[in-house]
Amino acid sequence: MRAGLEPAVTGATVSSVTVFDERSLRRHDGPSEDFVDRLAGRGIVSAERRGKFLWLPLGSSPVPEPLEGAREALVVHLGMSGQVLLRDRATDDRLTRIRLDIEHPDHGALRLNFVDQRIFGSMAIDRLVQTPDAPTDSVPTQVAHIARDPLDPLFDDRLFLARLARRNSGVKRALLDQTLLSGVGNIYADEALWAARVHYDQPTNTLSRPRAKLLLAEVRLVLAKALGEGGTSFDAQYVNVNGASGYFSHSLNAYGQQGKPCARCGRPIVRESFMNRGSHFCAFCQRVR
DNA sequence: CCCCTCACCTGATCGC
DNA sequence: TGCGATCAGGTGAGGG
Repeated sequence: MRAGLEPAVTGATVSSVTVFDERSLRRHDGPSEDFVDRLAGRGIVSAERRGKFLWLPLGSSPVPEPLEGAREALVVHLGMSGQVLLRDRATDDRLTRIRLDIEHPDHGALRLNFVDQRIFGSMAIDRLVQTPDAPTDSVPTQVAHIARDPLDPLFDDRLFLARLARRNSGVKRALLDQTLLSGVGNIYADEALWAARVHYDQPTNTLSRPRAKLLLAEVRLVLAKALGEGGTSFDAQYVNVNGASGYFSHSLNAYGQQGKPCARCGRPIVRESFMNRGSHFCAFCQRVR
């Protein structure tokens, strides 16, 4: 999404903003009028991401005197069912909760439709702040507690492994903890655990260092492959900014594969409920040890 | 401080 | 065709 938006929004100006459902502003501190006022007329500087958060740093404001050095950004989180669709000005999408019409110097009049069925996602205007692990760049305040993702050149392997070893919980719970590492959700957690042959409920403090390192390496491989294939699309809901599906669902070895033979040993993949969600794994290859 | 449960929501789909 | 049950890829507040 970030890569798809970047060329279309960088250098563009927000012409108008329409909020169709205020619940999609759950992360915005203020009413929808405030959101609209602070966004309309602003320039978009770039498209940034950390973990599952995307934000578009905003340029000069038409609204009364922007505070000295207090830069802001439009923050986007897709939640479980969000989409950002890049359209022309004539195109509407069903379930659009927020609409941004923008003007780009090269690409002309464009439209960003924020579509979200379950409304777990949201948009917000947030202040950009420096954080300890972002010495040079800044992040929105609501992203400050989110760790870097393992593909980030500044991801700290040693810190991650140390924190993992200190934890007292199941390893999948740790993988899903965005303050430990970001970007891993239910699908990629199951895939990385399968690849590393680790059971989802293996206590983190019993993972040997080599296995922890192997798991981190597998997380990286899964994320890199999924990114390369445009993400994981099971249906029309999971699409990029142009409405196209990703292909990683064809590469899944565990997630959603219950009943099918394990690609390694041929025994059936099973599904168990864990943390109010499905965990998919090979009961033979992935045992608590 | 760490860990865990639960609330937050809608719409698509499936079985009857 | 209609209806109810079920399911879904995340996050963070708050209790223990």
